[in-house]
Amino acid sequence: MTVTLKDIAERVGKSITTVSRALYDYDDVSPKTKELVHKAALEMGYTPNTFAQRLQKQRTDTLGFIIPTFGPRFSDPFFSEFLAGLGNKAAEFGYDLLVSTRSPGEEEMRAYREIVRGKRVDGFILLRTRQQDSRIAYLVETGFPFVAFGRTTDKMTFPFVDEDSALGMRLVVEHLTGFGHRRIACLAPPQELTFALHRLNGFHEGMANAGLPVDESLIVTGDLTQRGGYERAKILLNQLNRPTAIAACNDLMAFGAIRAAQETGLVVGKDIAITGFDDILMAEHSNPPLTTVNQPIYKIGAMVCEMLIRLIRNEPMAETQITLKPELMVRQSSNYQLS
Amino acid sequence: MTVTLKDIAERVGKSITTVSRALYDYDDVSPKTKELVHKAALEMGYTPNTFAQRLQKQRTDTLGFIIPTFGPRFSDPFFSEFLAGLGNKAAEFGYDLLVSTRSPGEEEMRAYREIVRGKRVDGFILLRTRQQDSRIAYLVETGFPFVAFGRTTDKMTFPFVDEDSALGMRLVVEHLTGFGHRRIACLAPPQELTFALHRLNGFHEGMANAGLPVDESLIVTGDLTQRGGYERAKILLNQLNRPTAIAACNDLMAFGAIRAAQETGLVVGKDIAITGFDDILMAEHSNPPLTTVNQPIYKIGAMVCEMLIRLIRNEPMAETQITLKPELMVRQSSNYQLS
DNA sequence: CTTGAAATCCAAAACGTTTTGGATTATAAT
DNA sequence: ATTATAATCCAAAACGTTTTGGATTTCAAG
Repeated sequence: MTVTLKDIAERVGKSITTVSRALYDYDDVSPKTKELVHKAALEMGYTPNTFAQRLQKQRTDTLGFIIPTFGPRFSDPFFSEFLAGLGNKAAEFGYDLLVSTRSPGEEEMRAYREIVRGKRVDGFILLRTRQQDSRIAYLVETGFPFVAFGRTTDKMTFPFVDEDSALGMRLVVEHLTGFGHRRIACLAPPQELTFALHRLNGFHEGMANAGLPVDESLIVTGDLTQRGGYERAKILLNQLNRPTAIAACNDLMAFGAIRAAQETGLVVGKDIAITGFDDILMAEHSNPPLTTVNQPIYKIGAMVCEMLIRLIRNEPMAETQITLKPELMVRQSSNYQLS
Repeated sequence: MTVTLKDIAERVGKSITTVSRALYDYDDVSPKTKELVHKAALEMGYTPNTFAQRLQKQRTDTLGFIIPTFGPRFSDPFFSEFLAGLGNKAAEFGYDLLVSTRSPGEEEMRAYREIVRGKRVDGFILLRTRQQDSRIAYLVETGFPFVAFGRTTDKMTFPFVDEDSALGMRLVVEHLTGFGHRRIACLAPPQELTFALHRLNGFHEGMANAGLPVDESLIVTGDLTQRGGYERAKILLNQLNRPTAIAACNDLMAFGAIRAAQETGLVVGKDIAITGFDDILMAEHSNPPLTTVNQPIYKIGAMVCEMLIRLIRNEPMAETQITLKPELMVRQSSNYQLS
């Protein structure tokens, strides 16, 4: 049976109040009593009932994280790296993580509303922000604490961390055009995602900077999965006038594209250049190793988490809107001069 | 401000009791009242306070999942696939998931004890079981509900799902020896893990079945990471009498080994055979695609979760100790005749 | 009418904490 | 010996829910 404050109180012959205050080292209980209580608590193996505490304290010490997925599986290593950063930082501060997955739409919104209204968490972490993001609209409106990884395109103001995706794609295109590529395809993310816009803009800017035209037929939208990348790349590669390079907007699609190219009999990093975006752990170990834009996903998870906790605790924050400068990781999948 | 039962009660002019019972469709409240209450609840946006419910009901509707990691990051896709299966099944049954990471040892045990004693969860999911597993010993002793993915080697009895790892490795070795390999190296998992034993046993059995001797110097222990596999493989490949095949005991180490081989100038799937174990999503898309032993990780996560929920709810279970038959996935990393 | 049963309602207790607002006791100052 | 002060303690309320064990009302049957 579980040990409660009452049990301890009976054992040491003091009131529940005193026991509670002794455990938290209030200075209106005598040193003797404190010691007595602490010893009893230890011996009896007391651990406070979290739910009673939360009910009374009116906070949950829990952070909410709803992963937006299509289909049931979130197999994207991007999510798990982010989750790891989040989880470890949360644990460090003594917060729990309430994790679930929901595909974008009404069902997702209902989850948010229920969690907010039932006071299930102290704040939310948001991911994969949309250009018009109803989650954000709702949370801003209700004044509920949250921090996002990513921005929106409307004029909503809220705390976020984001990477300068446009710059990232410009770097990619610069790198490719520098090696002589002119026909560069782009595997774009679903349009509603904010970073789709930024990365596509970056792509266009890069091409413009190099004085190159953009062939719109080489811009195709994928679903950010490996399979999606594979399928889109197949189509691109079966064209008569195929591109000499494919810039995928995330690593997973790039992996799919690599496989598609290899199946077509092309040597990636020699016959065709393929690049990614994210620099997930796998990118360095793929074959060939993938040229990509680094996002410190794990670290961003931790950052976002710490920002949220500060926000919840009303602690001062240096910056509430952080944009990181990306770094291009040149690896073998693209590191050759186009002949 | 949050809406409580009291608010609804005042609005409709009934008692809190009645409102509560109306919402849960008890038959001692009149249809008229029920409708009134439901309408009010909807209009006012009522969502029950979970913590109050849990305190009162004395259950948490939460499942605990502590991921055993060395170092802070759990980057193994194995974990995230499992977590996905777990999470989705849990959500389906209306359970929350309390996820955290802890490296094996005293700190991990403390986490278990605190969670058990504080009644934070209704049950646990365990992963990466050890031959002598103190987590399991503790939970069995306290009679706390849990289900494990994996077994122990002592005589403890508890519900689990596991795959016949020995069979899996036998299949691998059979496959390799069938193609003429005689010098086969093995990248083994850390010894304390139960599946290390099973997989190594399987390896030895497979070799014995083929009438081949085992060169103990070809059996090296890795830490299940890509980097670990890479480093161990490097050592193996730098030997003068290098192995013609490497059977890694998980996919991540196999990926590391593939890279090591490629850096050494070997073509994997032609100059050397490399196999893995787990069949994570990436295995199919690596270059070359990886021959490996399939474990339906996502499905196992879901199975384990459902078993735990049944256990918690005292519902009957067909089987409480399930061992799955593995399937060998032959792909290009090993699919050639040794000349 | 009266009675008994059925239908509808509700006050109070309980879950385990923390906090409020004193009450009591010991100690020091007069 | 009295008073003021400090040190220690604690009863009760509160957090929001569910459940227990009646209480009240309604209505048909006698």
